[in-house]
Amino acid sequence: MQSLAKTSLVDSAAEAIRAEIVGHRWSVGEKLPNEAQLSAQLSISRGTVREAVRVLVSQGYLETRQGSGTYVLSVVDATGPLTMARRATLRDQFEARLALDAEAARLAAHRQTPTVITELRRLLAERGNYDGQDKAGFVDRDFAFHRAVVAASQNSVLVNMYEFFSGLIGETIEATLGKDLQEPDMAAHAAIVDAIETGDPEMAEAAVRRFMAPVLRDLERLLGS
Amino acid sequence: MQSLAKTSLVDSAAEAIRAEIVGHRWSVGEKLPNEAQLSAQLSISRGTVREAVRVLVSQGYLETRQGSGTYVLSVVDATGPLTMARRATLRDQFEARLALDAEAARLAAHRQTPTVITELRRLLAERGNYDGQDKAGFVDRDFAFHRAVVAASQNSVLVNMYEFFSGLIGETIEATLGKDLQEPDMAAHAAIVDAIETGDPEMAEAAVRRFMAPVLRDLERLLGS
DNA sequence: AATTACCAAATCATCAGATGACTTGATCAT
DNA sequence: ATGATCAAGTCATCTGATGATTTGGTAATT
Repeated sequence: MQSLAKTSLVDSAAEAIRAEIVGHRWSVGEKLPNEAQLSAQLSISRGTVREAVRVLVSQGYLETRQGSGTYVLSVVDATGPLTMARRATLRDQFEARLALDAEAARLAAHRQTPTVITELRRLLAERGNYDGQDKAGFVDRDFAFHRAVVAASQNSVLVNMYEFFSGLIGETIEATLGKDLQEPDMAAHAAIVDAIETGDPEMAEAAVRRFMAPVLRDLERLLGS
Repeated sequence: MQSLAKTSLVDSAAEAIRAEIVGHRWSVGEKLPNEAQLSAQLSISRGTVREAVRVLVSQGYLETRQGSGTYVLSVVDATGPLTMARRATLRDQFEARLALDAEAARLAAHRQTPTVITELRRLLAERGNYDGQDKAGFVDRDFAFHRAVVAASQNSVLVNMYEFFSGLIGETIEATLGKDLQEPDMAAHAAIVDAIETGDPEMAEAAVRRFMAPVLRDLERLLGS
């Protein structure tokens, strides 16, 4: 049976306002009616209006300025892509993360400095190889290295999205596979740093793709395709 | 001068609770203290607690069940990365979109079919070249083509994120540059389709990067770097 | 003993009213 | 003109109360 989601007043109100925003009732930078007016127009209390507005603020649609009013900040939908990503297949999530990883490696090569290379080598040494115990600690150190590679791109968007997908993939694997994927060894990791150090974007990207290829094959096998 | 962000009580409270969640004070599925208790613990009113919780719900961290309580749903932030992307530089946004575009082209080549190629050629013909009038219509047709290229990857995550970044970049350009970037001509567009048709991921990616190179140069020039 | 119907406590959802803090534009004196 | 002052408008927060829903226990029934 389909359990129909009786949305709360707050959700309805947020959706109503969101629809007006993307429908260009108010253009970017324009001011919305004040809370009392919205409350009257939507026939809900001011507290409920505030919760709805707060949601839209957290999603990047609106901005509130105390003493001034509430303004439209953007009409681009940011909820769709991510709620979609949550429900996407593990394969799609992996491919998306690989896209970020590959581009980050290119940029990292382009913008590499000796300092960064040294730091990457330090993190890699600290990571070590899995010694059969303290799994959580090893995973953390491994992730720290990969995140540092992406951070070397000096692109905050890539970094944030990479972290998001890494977390998402971790949750999805836990929920669907219930076990881990194989992890490339130290040499494969070092190859990425070496490629970045050359300063050649093509080589850096190629190194990342070589790195990920066996993981992807492993994934395909586990998913039975 | 650095304008220090005096965070509101709601933001502080949301951040405090968020920190506890990612710090695993409560595990996934576990129940949080009720609103009255949170209100007391944080020394803020219940209404403020509700707004903070509402934000975390909209970000995918929490779930509220009326009559039951508030529960941890996930420790992965679902909107942080993209709201962060909103405030990022145009350059970073472009690089992120390029990452998606390049990976999508690779996958499109890998999964290409005659039907898809035909459709892409049709959309490209329909797009035509800019005739000096009906700017909005041309932009729409151009976007339809690019979106179709990404859609050919058959990866819903890439498609949704690509659409998000395209919209975001459009807004950012309008807000910062106030004008348009040059648009590659028909031949450059056709080269992408041809490359995808060969079925070679390397060629497809290369075609996209060749396509974007002049746009990126144009962007660097306009940003004065 | 198992099942069902009912009830009461717990909790979130919503409302209403009030006060404080901040912004903004107008006013006024210089 | 310029700067200080002030008042209105608006969001931020608090307090108190009521409604709606879930949940677990209790008792009646089978």
